[in-house]
Amino acid sequence: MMLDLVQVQGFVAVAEELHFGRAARRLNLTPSPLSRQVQALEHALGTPLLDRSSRSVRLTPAGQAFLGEARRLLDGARNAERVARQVARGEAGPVRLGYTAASALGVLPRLVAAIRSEMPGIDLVLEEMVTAEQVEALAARRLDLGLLRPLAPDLAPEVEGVRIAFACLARERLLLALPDDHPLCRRGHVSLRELDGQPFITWSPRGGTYFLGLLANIFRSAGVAPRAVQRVNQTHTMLALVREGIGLALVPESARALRTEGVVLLPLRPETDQRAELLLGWREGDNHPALARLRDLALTQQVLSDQQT
Amino acid sequence: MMLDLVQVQGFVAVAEELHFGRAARRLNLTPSPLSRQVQALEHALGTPLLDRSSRSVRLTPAGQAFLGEARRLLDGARNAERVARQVARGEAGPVRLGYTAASALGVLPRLVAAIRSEMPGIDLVLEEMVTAEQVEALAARRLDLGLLRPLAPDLAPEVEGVRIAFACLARERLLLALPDDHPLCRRGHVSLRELDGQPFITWSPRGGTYFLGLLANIFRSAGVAPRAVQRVNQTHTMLALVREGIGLALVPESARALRTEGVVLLPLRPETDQRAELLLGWREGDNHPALARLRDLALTQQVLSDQQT
DNA sequence: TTTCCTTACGCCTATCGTAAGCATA
DNA sequence: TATGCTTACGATAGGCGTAAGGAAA
Repeated sequence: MMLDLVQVQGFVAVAEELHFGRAARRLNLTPSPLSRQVQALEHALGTPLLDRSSRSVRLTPAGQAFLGEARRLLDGARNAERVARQVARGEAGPVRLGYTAASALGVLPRLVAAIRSEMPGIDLVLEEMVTAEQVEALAARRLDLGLLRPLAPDLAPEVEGVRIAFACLARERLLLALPDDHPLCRRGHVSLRELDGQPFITWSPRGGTYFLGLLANIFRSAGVAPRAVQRVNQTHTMLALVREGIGLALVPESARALRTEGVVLLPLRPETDQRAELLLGWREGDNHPALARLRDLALTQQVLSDQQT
Repeated sequence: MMLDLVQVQGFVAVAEELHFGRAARRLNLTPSPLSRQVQALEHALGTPLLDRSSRSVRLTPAGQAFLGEARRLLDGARNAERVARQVARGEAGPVRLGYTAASALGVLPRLVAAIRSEMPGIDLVLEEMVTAEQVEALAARRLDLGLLRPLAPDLAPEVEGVRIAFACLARERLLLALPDDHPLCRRGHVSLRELDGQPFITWSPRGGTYFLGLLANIFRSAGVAPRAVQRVNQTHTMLALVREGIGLALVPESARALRTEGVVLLPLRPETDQRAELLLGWREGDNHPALARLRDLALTQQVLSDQQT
């Protein structure tokens, strides 16, 4: 019913040596069981593979054709074994990584580059999702890792009994984005007080829940209340609207990577301790073989990231 | 040491059903040995493939990766089996066919076309050789079939204990080739008598032994003795020299296929019973699976060939 | 007579099914 | 408590090595 690879291996050895004795020695066997192996294989295939007289062994046409298939088969078996071992050791295999649109500006490209160079066997599958989607996808095992923002503190990091663990990868200041011809632009920094009543572009609830909270904290602690004039989903849209003079915005420092012409990013005065955190998330207790190494790699990346910002 | 395909098959069944009971039923087994098969496989690979609690079965990353390899492996095994059977039945496989340069004009193309349409699984390997080389190559198993000329009668069709068998595929008249401005060209035929003393292009010993004998027979029985002015190897060279007026030549009727401008091919008068025979040759007792069918096909071709000449 | 593929025989290991064990929802 | 994966156990089948058989040079 199913080919026996031991028999196939025996046949290949005999076909290569054209001599049962030598082939048997190569396989640490006596000629007797080897002969029976080949016979059993021939019986299973319903056709002779070897033409043997007591003085010579030759391949039949069927044997010649089968030899090629057999070698491929044995190579395939060895390869399958290797693949399983490598994936188990975390040296290879697919890893599904979720990321938020904003993380694509700073951390993601560096992380991907580091993985490609340090763990070349890993086959990264990237999927852009907002934080909530990532948490759900992690729990449902549709993702192995996520680059995401902190959940609201009242949301338990647990979905259907699966706990999600987090580690902080980067803490970014928020910068004020304003058109380069804006009056506040003269000095190199802007006081929070001056933002009161200013038109502001903020985040839409979809995707920007975390930033909405962050902005609210900053404004509340400074006692100012800008006017929200527009809600958007993505940082680059936000900067584009700023450039058009629609309003001001607070964006994470990694937005510098967008290098938007006509928009200036200034630090706030006084400094606030509010930081936009970017987290790495994974299933707690996940036995994904590459996970530990990937996490170490990501944390190394975090240091680099801090040095560069 | 070597993967066991039965275990692999067991794993694939469980991986597809995610349930030992159903998978076992599919394999006509009880869950017990199936569980042991998967365990043995995991032990051989040195890593778990399945994550089983008593209520659910899931693939580990290594199992996920191995599943793909395993499916390929099982497909490969089934394919290897199929290939061996097909070659054994003569439905597929490589066949090495030798042919003489002259046979490429008439029989070979028709034979190749017939094989391609009637036995599409056959992978024809063509090799141009003169008759003696073909006989040697057949004996040495470097060829399976040969399109060749008769050996000299004193040469036994046996090389190193291997007898070569022959069957006649085509018997061709020899035609006189002469330039279209030659005086003998006026009538539609030429008497053998008129060839006495004429300049003649004949065959070089390499390659043309058979034709040399045939020409000698024809001229001797007619009591004429043309002058050999040039010896060549190939029919088309012969016709080219005829066109240049170097001399006359006797060529097999299939040379009409060359349609050489400026050269006329005329029958001899009186008709001689000398024919250029084209033979099919093979090892006597050869068990090549496709041989019998190929021989039948070639003999069918012979009939066609006679009708067309 | 030698070589070497094959068959016969006894031993041992492996795999099956039945039945009991045990964890989880 | 029911489901379902796993382990225990006895029977059988299959594979190994040793030794004898048999065909070809």
